[in-house]
Amino acid sequence: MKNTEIRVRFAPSPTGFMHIGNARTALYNYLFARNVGGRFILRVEDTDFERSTQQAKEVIFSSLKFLGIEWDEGPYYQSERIHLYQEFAKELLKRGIAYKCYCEPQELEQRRLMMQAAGKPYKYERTCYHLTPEEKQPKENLPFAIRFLVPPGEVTFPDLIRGNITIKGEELEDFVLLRSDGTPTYNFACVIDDYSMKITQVIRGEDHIPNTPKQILIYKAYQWEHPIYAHLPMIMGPDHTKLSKRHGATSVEAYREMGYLPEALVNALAMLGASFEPDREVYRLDELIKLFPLNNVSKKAAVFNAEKLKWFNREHIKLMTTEGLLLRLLELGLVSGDINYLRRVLTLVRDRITVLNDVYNEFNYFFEEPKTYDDTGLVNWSGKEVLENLRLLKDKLSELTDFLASLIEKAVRTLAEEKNLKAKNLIHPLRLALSGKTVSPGLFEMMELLGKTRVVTRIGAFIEKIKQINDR
RNA sequence: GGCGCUGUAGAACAGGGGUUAGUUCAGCGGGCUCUCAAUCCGCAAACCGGGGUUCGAGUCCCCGCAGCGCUACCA
Repeated sequence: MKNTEIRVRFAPSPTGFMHIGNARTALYNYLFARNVGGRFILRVEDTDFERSTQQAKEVIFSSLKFLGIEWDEGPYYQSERIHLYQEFAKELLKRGIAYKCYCEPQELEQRRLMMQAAGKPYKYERTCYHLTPEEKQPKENLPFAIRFLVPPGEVTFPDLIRGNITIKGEELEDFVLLRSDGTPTYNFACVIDDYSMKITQVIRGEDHIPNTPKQILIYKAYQWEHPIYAHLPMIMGPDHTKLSKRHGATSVEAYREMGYLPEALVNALAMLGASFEPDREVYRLDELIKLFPLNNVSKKAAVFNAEKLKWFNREHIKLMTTEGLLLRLLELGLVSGDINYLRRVLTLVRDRITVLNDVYNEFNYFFEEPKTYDDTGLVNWSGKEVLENLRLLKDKLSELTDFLASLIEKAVRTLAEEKNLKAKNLIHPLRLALSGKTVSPGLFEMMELLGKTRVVTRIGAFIEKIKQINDR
């Protein structure tokens, strides 16, 4: 049944970065297509030559690939289809459903501004539609835009997410189809493309609701059937305004660079504005596809929560095997060195990272000598008795032949008993000496992993540091 | 201003006429423990307002209010 094939598209305009709102739209289209066994088409809406850049196109592709959203067709470029729109526009012109407009955009803008200042709604007055042949004559050689003659009456369409939406025809002005430079406007190109690409469901942002009646009118003018619409709620910043750069990281690219897993980003975006099942939020992509509920998408604009994204990332890290995690880190160039050593570092560290970059950023002491020591740590653990204890510890540890966590622990605790100290009073300064920090994975496991040589060296270095402090 | 969309804890989602209004993140407190994570236990926290309909309304209807979106020869 070829003619009932479900086809959806993601149609971004390449004017900047891949905003996570756009990513969510792409994801929902993709999930829907895969869920119903349809096709997912990528179309680049680059008719605004001033703002479209090649770099922005690349970012869209790489962001989609990063997220694991694969398109079945395209990318199609509207910039390569200009002639098509022109032909279709001519047809409407011929049939009197559209007309040539010679008005200066700047002039119209002025009139609009004036009406606005007067607090009155502005609609294009159809000046050029009412032009008599005599008036038209002298303008014949002027550049013109093609305007759509909006018919009276109201437009109602069913929205899969919101139910019926109705807008009165009187609210619509005669909008431009083709600019005077021959390029199509968004609404026109969108219809021609969705029609010629046989799009069956248009899943897009809520900000397109006001465009929908205009587009439906164009479909009607050609006597085409329009696709089914589903308008997704917006994604907002914490202050409930449209998510933008002001709110910090808003692009897929930015989250990738911070070390977020695509699995987590996809999961978080999917949960933002929909419920797949009650009481469950962590899903793999294949599960998202299987359960995707277009009918259960929320109508309400959702605030993007960066904290929850962190949680999703931790959850997806937990889902990975240590081996898988290691592979990922290696691919990204976030760690390097002996595989066995890295593997052991990861087992200690994997429950303590939020983002992939943390492995190196937060646990660099597994890879290099600590250069500085935590300030409050130094305040607490730089006294004379600490110095003395560390010296003893250093000697004692140097004598260990098998440098194993259990034996190290025994040695440390025995010394504590001998000196009538709580083990803490040895453990904390040791941690500071070895990591430069007051927090770390379990001390003894960490020591075993670092190995005797490094442990002894670092204790030595720390002893020198304390001496300096005490001599001052 | 006009038109449209939307309103359940700080945030995201359940609940769709009868529930002690549920889950997750964040917050707070506690257990475990060498610290931090992880984990476990607990606390606090919501139906935008007002009218209806009904024995009974987050839930259905109406009216407000608020937030957001659109209002281009941008997409």
